[in-house]
Amino acid sequence: MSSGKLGISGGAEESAGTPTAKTRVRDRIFESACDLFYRHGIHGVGVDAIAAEAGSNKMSFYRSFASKDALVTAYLREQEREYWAWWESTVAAYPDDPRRQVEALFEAQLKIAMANECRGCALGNAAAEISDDEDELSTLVRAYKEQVRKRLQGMARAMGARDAEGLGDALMLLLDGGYFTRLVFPLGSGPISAALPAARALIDAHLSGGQLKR
Amino acid sequence: MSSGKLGISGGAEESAGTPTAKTRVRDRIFESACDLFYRHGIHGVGVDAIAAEAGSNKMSFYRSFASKDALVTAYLREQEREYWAWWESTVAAYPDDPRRQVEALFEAQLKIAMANECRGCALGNAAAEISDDEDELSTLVRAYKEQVRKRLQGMARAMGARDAEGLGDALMLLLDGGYFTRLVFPLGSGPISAALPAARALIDAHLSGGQLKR
DNA sequence: GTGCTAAGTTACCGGTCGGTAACATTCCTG
DNA sequence: CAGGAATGTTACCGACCGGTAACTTAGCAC
Repeated sequence: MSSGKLGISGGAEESAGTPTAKTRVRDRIFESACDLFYRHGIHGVGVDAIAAEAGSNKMSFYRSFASKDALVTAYLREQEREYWAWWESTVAAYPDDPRRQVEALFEAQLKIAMANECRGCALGNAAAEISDDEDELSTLVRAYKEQVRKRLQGMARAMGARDAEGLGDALMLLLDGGYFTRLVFPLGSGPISAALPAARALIDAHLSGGQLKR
Repeated sequence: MSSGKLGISGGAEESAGTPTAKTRVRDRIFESACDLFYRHGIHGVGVDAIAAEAGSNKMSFYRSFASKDALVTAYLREQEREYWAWWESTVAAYPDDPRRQVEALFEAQLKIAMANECRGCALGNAAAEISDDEDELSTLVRAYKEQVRKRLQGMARAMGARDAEGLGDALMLLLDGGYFTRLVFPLGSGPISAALPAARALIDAHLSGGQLKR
């Protein structure tokens, strides 16, 4: 597994001196896998289909991945990585302005949801199709969602909200509600476009002088 | 739960002349199927496992259902039926008070989410694991979600909200966000408990005299 | 009892699943 | 050029999938 040669060794090897004309098989397979998993669900795609989509075959697949399970784990990790990269880059536009950061997140989410291929949150969808006894996967997804929650609550706290935990949770519900509904409503027709104004209203309610309802 | 035979019974059709002491095999199988589908996902359960769980076998299964697909469709329809029954009974407690109705829905959702076996919204989870090309299923789920949306918007309109469509959509995001997150956060630990206060705050914002942010 | 029907049992079908062995090919490197 | 690693190809394995045939058993109706 894992080829062992990437990393330190020669320095500047990899694509530098040796461009390795066509992308490495492992990468092609992994890319196809991510695409197919996202579109058809994890249980709905077999390794044969993945290898074929990558223009390769099953044997080459098993030279790069120990098992389908290992691939699925790598897929989820990659999705998480990309998600946080997106999050960071979105939030980076407004340093020290947590409120604008949150708004930017919802704006960015809506923009992504406007793409045809969007099928909501990859990690969340995975959670919907794996049973609780698949420990490794569900642990991974849970850690990710807990991180989302923590960050949202942290931003709510940073903007000085009363009941920051509650506001963070509410924002998370809006966010995940957007992902969830996007699965079903085509393109821009769903309720996801209500997320940003709702988030604004909730933030207002938690910042204004008035007493919060209980 | 469900038990199948509560309710009408007086209709006399169905079991009319032949009470058939023990529950019909079909019902036992169907019940097992609903349970397993909900817990492990549709793609994660085979007909053999379903029949076995019902204390029966595959052959008896195929005497009652034309195919697994037919069973899945029946499962989704049943989930939808039960959902609306739950919705109606929840809402019926506060006729002509749409605001209380909405609040009651969120209260009831939270109560259900407190059950250990809760795995969120069956229809929504199904949407997460079926690919878009499975027409019949996704059409069914879409119709259901559109109905939820329409009702929520209708209630928002009935309570005299400015931008009733927007409020209805926001409420739907909170609702579905609750279902989605419940998949991942065990028991009462998730953000779903923020749904009701958030719904209240949003309703307030849409009813009060102030101008809505855009 | 005779029937009829619902249900259980066993065996089987073709297909696909995840996974492996053995061998052939390509291609980069020295 | 030689050698070796990366990749492609074919065939295969046991297990399970959805689905069917044929036969047996049990229970109710008359």
